[in-house]
This record gives sequence, structure tokens and C-alpha cells, in this order.
Amino acid sequence: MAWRFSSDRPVYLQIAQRIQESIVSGEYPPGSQLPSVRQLALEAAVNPNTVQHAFAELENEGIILSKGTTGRFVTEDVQTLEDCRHSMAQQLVHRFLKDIGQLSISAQQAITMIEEVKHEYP
Amino acid sequence: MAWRFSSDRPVYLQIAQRIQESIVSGEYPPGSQLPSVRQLALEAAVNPNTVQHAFAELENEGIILSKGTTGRFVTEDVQTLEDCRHSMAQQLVHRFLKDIGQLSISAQQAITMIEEVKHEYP
Amino acid sequence: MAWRFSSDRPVYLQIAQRIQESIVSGEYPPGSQLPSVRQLALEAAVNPNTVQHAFAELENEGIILSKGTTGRFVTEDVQTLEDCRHSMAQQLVHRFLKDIGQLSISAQQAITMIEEVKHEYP
Amino acid sequence: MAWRFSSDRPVYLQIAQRIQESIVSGEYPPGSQLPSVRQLALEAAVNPNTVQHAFAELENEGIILSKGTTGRFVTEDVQTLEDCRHSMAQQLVHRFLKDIGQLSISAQQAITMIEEVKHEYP
DNA sequence: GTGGTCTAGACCACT
DNA sequence: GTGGTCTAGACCACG
Repeated sequence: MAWRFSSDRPVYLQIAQRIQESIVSGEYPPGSQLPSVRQLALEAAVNPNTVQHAFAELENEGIILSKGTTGRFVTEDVQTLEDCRHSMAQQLVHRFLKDIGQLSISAQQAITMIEEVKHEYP
Repeated sequence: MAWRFSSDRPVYLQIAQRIQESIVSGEYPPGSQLPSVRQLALEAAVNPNTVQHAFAELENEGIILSKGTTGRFVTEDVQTLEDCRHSMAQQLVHRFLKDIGQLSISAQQAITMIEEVKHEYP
Repeated sequence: MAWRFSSDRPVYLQIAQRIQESIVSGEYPPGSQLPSVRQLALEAAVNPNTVQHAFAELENEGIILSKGTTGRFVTEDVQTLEDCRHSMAQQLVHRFLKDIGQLSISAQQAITMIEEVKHEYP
Repeated sequence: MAWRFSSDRPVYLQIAQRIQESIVSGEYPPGSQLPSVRQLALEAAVNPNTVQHAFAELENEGIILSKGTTGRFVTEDVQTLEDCRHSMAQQLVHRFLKDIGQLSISAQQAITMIEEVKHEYP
């Protein structure tokens, strides 16, 4: 079944991000093989070129690498993956503080709100 | 200039949310008049019916009210607005904790990350 | 008139290299505008997508940047350009020493040969 | 496995050059027999006539000679081989100085760069 | 069957 | 007119 894409960002970036999320969340461990371009294209219901573009993006960031005709693999460089995870997290934090700031809620107040519900999260 | 809408939710809800954000952020103070359906429809480049639908949604939540042919106004009931602001904030908090949790980052760690950057936010 | 491409490397890389050479040689000074994708595609007699790919490569290296719909420009960061020039030169040096080494000529002998003809070069 | 040829020069010249390189690099010593036309044609995946043409070129330069039906042999005239090696080397030197000159690097600077890395080469 | 490259042509937004 | 994105489909080299 086709994936859902929002229309405000390029599809290839959304695909790249989904793959990236799958990688940092451990779905594809370091060194493991990723789905093929064609398979992902089928799954996401987009053109193979679009998936290629997405992979190129991730290869550029160094978190995946292409082994010629064998397929694409998650990097085994755990440090790179860790850096990636950290930068994604920081991005989420900044976006959160910006969004909640527009509701006139300070970072300190946000922390308080998190304290109140944090028991619901691991 | 047409607004940008993501394709995964009804446009009228996205419009409603934007108006709601404008209200709780103080752009439209309590008791103030909102733009007309036609003006908003023009601005967002959507059908006036869609804006109408969005307004109905907000009226339903009680944060705006229609004064017949005079136009639509933000409620003067500060408590309602405050409730709305609070629920929006809580929604942001939960979504944030869910998203960052997928990066294997606990709520406590999230707080630590916020502490580190909170000086950048008011 | 169509450019000439060797068949042993991707066309988009050859285009990227030609542009890069034009930039470091000063044909396109720092901050200057580059030809448009379509114009280059016409000139090189290739598909616009191929030129796009070439530009993306250079943008990736940071020596050019895209100003939205205004066009593409050479970076004004002279240091980046200098780094680029230096790395290209080193690449030439290594390839030269490798090639001439296959003729059983040592680096020292190569230097001697250059000394003998260097008056012909500025 | 077919050889790779660039499309900007006649294939027979490219084959001639490869053979020439193999000879001056010592792969085929003075007086030794060269592979047959048919074998080379197979190896390079080209028409035997093309290889014939390449051999004629080298025969013309005097670095190989045909012994009737026995096959083709590298000349035993070491001086001819030496001349050939020298002219190939000079060609490399001139091309190197031209290329690196386009990066605004003088012959003298080129020598300096070679000095810095020459320990990596025999 | 894999990734990679390239073409042809389309649509979009305007940084 | 610009860059950017996307589709559809083709060919290649590699094992």
C-alpha cells in the first residue's frame, strides 16, 4: 500500500527521513542491508528514481553506503549513526520549543508540563 | 499567496488550526473581530465553503462566535481561551515525547536537552 | 555545439568537473552567476536533468549555491574555493606520478624533467 | 571482459597505446612475443581488424616487428624502446604542466608539491 | 536482480 | 525564465 506524503516537502526527502528514522530506531541495525530501490519504490508507490534520490541523500550524510550491485547497507560506523540520532533529536527539541513558544509557553513551563506526564513515557 | 496544506488531513481542519493558533497566540485578542469568510478564502486560495467549515469547527469549540451578519468574533471568555491554549500545549507535549521516544530518548533526557538550549527561548 | 564526453565516467561527473575547472580557473569569479541549467544542457547537448545532477554535486561540495529561482552562483567563500583548487592540484600530482611511475620513472626523475621544460610554462 | 574506450579518439589508437604502455613498462620485454591479433581482439572485444590497425601503428614506430606467420615481437633494439619511453614521459610531463597550469599553479610550485609527496612513490 | 545513469517530458512555485 | 521535483522508461555493468 502506498505511503502517505505531505505536499509541502519533496517526496524524496520524506522518504529519506522515514528510512533515517527506521535506521536510528534500530529497525535496520548497523551493517544490515536495506530494501532495494525497486522494492521501496513499489512499496511507497513512487518512481524508482525518487527512491534513488532519497538514498543518495542518506549516502551523502554517510549513514548508508552502496556496495555496488550487492545492495545498500546501513553504515557500521556507530558514531555516525549516533551523531545522526542526536541531530534529529535536537531538531525535534527546537521545533517543539518554537511551536510551544507560539502558545506563549516558556521552555521552563514546557519542562514542567513534561514532568507532569513523563511517567507515561519510558 | 495561497497557503500550504498537507495532504494527509482535511484542509478545513488545517485552516481551523491556523486560526486557532492565531487566536491563542494573541494575534486576534478576546472580543476582536475575525476576517470575513470571503477574505480568508481569498487569502488561503480555497473555496469559501471550506473556510465556513473551519469557522463552524471553532464555533463548536466555543472559542469564536458568530454575531449574525456583523461577522465573527473571538470569545471574550478568557477561561475558554485558556483551556484551549492549554490543551493545544498538552497535545504538543505528547507528540513531542512520542516522537523523541522513537529515537530512544526518554522524557528525562528530553528535559535535559531542553535545559541545554532553553536560554535561546524566551 | 555538443561537448565531448568520455564513456568511462558518468556524464554528470564530467560536466561537474568542467564547471569546477572553470570556477577555480577564474572564469566564474566568486559570487558570480553561473549559466542556467537549461542553457548548459543545450550547450552540452545533454538532458537538463543531467546538468541538474552535476550542479547538485558541486552544491554538495559547497563551491556553488542555488539562490532559489534567481539562479546558481559561485560561493563567495574564497577559502572553500582555495581548498577545492588545492585538492584538484593534488589529484593531478598523484595521477601524474602514478602514470609516469609506470614508465619506471621516479618522482625525482620527474622533477628533473620538469626542470628542463619549466621555462616554457608561466 | 571488454576493455573501456573513450569516445574521443579512434579505438585502434587507444589499443596501440595500451600495448605500448605494456611494452615500456616491461610487461613484454625486448624480443618477447606479443599476444596474437585474434586473442587481443577477443580480450578487448573489438574487431580483429582494429587490433591489426593498432599493431601496424606500433610497427610503424619501430617498437614491434612482425616475423611472418610466427607472430609479432617486441623489438630488441633497446634504444628504440628507450626513445619511446622517453617521449611518452615527456608527453606526460607537458600534459601535467598544462593541466596544473590551468589551476594557476606554476611549474615551480608543481615541483614543490611533488617534493612533498614523492616519498610515497618509488 | 542490483545499483547507477541518462533521456524525455511534465508540473510547480517564485526564497 | 528560473531551479526543483517527479514520472516513465531505457540501457549498462556487475555477479
